[in-house]
Amino acid sequence: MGAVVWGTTEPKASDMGACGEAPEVALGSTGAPSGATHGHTGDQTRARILDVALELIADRGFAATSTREIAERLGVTKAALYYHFRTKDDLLAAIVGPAMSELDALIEQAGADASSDARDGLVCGYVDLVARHADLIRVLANDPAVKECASLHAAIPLFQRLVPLLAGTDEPDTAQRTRVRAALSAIHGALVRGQPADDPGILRATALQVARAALGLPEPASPVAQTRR
Amino acid sequence: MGAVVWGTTEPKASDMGACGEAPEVALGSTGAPSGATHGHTGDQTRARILDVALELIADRGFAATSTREIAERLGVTKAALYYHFRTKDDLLAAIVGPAMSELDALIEQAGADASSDARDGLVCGYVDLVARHADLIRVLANDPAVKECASLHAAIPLFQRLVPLLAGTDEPDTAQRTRVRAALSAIHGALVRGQPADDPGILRATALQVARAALGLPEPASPVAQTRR
DNA sequence: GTCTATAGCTTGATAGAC
DNA sequence: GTCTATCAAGCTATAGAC
Repeated sequence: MGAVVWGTTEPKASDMGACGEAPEVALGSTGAPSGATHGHTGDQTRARILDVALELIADRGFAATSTREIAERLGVTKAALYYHFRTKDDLLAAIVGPAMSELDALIEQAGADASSDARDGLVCGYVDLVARHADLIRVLANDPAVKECASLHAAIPLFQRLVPLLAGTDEPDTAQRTRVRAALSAIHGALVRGQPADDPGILRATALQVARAALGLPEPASPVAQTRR
Repeated sequence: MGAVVWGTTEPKASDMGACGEAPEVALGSTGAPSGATHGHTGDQTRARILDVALELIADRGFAATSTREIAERLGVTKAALYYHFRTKDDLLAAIVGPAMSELDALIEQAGADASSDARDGLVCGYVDLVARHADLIRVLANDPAVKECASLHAAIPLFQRLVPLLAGTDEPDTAQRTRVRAALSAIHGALVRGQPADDPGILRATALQVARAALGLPEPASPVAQTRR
């Protein structure tokens, strides 16, 4: 399995199809079929939608967040949303896409190397990923409405692939699988910022520490400062 | 602050297979609402509703579970539901009530004792509580729709009271609070059964082990068998 | 690209017969 | 205690003007 496309998401989008397999419909007879006349306004709007939608969904949950609410907060109409995304599910898929691509790459990179160092690298990478996408990962991992979303059923196997890699064995037993689940949950829980101005560095360091302990990975004796104890 | 009444909850009926946990604590009054003519048929129905509703809500989330769905699964009509519960929020409060009472009692019992033994006792108690109410706690802790539910805003302070008690200090700093959040999340994550027939004992032991490690509590050198490692 | 307007459906909740 | 029938309000999604 090579590179997987999660939605059409990438940092600098050059085309605007919300859905990967959607036929490209010529929207305006005067311009190029692939985009806006000036080439960037549409993408900016799209990015704003993703931004606001994530904020709301992370706060209220996917099912409890209506498209009306999202549009209202943006100062546009629902119809504008539906120009950029075919369905509400597609919107969620686009929000989640970039982080899923990263996770995919992380797992791919870890390969099947079960050495302690490789496992530690995977844990570090995962902590880093979750730290940068805290809201998003919390939605993915906790919101039950997500697993009902058809555009996202590909995300669940990804998390499952994480289990044997972190356990360090191809067929982990109950205790090993449980330890992995506990470690992942601990990472998620640690990185949901409690107080508004908690130092993110401390959050990350603590998450890593607890996850390593859960997985039985030794603390590396590194020159960098440890956060006490 | 003494015993708190959480909703109009009473212990649910003794049979039933769907949830499979034995609720045992008698919390308060005879649960008969204003007009039960025979005194027990209504309670049975009520218990069935709570049971089925929890199952559905745990699976789909609160916001995504409609009263129609609950009623349909029960073979009754929505109106029957609304005879037993004034609103959908009240239904959730009744579902969650017993476990909240238990948590309340657990915290009360732990008092302000910051000794290592007291903290360990609290962790053990919490693991036990979550193990017996896994579905429920997951909804409470993870479903964003819950914190929007007016009947339940009293539950959030409860979890917050847990933090200083587990941290072992009245004013925990960022790292200490983070460790507590990680430990609680780890417990929740460990106790959500992955495979249908995972040994619950292993799940509980692993949850306890990881939580202790996260909180810096020593493993007690007890005669009871440890689960490997 | 964004709008207005609206179709078509589901929701939570109520009234009143039995 | 449970039903049928019904409500207003909200929802996702679409059509078509500008």
